[in-house]
Amino acid sequence: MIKLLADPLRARIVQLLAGEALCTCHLVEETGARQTNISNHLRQLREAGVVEAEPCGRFTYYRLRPEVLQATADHIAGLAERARTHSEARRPC
Amino acid sequence: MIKLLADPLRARIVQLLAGEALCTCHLVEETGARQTNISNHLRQLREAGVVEAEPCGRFTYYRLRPEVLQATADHIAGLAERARTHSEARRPC
DNA sequence: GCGTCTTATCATCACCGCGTGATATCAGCG
DNA sequence: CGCTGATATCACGCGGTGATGATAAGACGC
Repeated sequence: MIKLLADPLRARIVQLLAGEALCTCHLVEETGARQTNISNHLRQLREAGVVEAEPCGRFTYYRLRPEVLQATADHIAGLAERARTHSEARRPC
Repeated sequence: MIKLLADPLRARIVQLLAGEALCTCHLVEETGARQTNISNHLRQLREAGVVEAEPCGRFTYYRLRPEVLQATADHIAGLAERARTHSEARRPC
């Protein structure tokens, strides 16, 4: 999941989808990337369950799944929390 | 920052440092990676401000900076939150 | 059915980043 | 001061991955 967010274009897509559901052509307009490029990234996001596709006529709307994002946010926050509580701990050499 | 966490070895290092402050030799033992490899990753983490180095004799202790982790966790959580509140929004084609 | 528009899939290429080896630096110790 | 051990730096090779082009698959209107 973090690997998916690590790519700039995918991060942009996720950011755009956080605001509203969009179809592929919107994402192509907004990002300026080629359609095939967007489509490839959407597939990865889809297979990872980060977004879900809703076919609508000849368009395909994509919406974000907040749970997956929230889960990774919680994971990272958990690391920060552990670091805070163990800030004094140090293993001797 | 997310790019840093995207690498498996770096993620492992961050995870280990979340529990306690460690020096390079500890990380080498725990991860099984070569020293030069660990050191290269530590540099990236250091330059990004994710960890801070504390020289201690001929050893170098590394500790995690919780703020940076917390900030990225908040950022991702913010995206999830926005997605939740705008789950009904949809831009027409 | 035909043309057009939107989207998806696949193969290919180029490039970036990780791992590694060689080497330098520095601290401690005799 | 020389030696050893811990760490850092640099250059290089190779593999994974993102971008692209060509193409296929549907959906809509005529």
